[in-house]
Amino acid sequence: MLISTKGRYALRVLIDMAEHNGTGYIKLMDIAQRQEISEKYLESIVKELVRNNIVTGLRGKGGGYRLSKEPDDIIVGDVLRLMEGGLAPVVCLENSGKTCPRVAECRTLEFWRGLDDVIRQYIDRYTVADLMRTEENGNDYII
Amino acid sequence: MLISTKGRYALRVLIDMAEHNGTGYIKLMDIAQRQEISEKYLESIVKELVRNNIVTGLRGKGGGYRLSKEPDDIIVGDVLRLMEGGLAPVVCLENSGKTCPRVAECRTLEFWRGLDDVIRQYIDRYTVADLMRTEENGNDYII
DNA sequence: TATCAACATACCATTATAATAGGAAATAGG
DNA sequence: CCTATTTCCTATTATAATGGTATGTTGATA
Repeated sequence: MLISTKGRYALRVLIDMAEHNGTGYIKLMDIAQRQEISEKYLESIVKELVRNNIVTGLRGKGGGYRLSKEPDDIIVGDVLRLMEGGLAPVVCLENSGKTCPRVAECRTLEFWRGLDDVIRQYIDRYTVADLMRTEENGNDYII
Repeated sequence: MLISTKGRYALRVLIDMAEHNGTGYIKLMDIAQRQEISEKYLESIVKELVRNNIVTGLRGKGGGYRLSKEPDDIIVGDVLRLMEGGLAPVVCLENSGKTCPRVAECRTLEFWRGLDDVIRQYIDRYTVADLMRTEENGNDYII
């Protein structure tokens, strides 16, 4: 399993917010109930989204969260990289500043780079608005 | 980082075996030294490759390992799925027999399926023979 | 000013990762 | 047949990540 609950839940929260993107702020408790995810756990996820200005929070009565941008301006790849702390398929491609000592003789790096490209291209093609629309397709197959 | 050392090391071992695919069997100690990986750790990886008939072992003096098939018959995707225990991007796509209760209302499943496809298509396009050839390209860039 | 909800911090149980250690079994060369 | 060699097999372990839970503080507003 390549993507953890953090990335998956974050997307679900953003879609939920986009769908209830009406007047004011949305309480996290409401999202938690609709999505059937622990509110406390969602807090730690939303905190990350707030810090990166994908979502805006307002405390106090009538407070809650709302999207900081339009759904079609939120790129899925950005959200996933943020929540997962990068999505490089191998350590060698995490730009940690240090070069792998075996890079000259490495026979697999090229392959990993290609995989990284393929993943990046796919996840950066989708926005939160795109995910909302998948509903229409009626994806009620058995997994 | 999506792929662990098990998957990465397994590929390096297979490439190493393919490159030294001469007369007889190759000692794991030799591979370990060339690849600068602990021999004991490699054992646990190669054991998995033996069990799945990708590699054949022979014990005793003059023993070692060799590929069970030709390098271009070993698909990288098969090796990775084996070593990583599946490569589904999310739990929902691991065919564990049970259906997600939220499948009907899930807005992200379609997206994850697409990601799974893209990854699968890429890694199943490569064989160990392909990886050997990347040497010629001279991939001496800085990461 | 009471209430509500975000924000902050700390803690915790379980699992995965990346090994290491020690010995048993088999094979081939002498 | 014996012995060195090398795979094979079964633990054990340290560290980190995952997936939470608990408690309390701050700030907005009705």
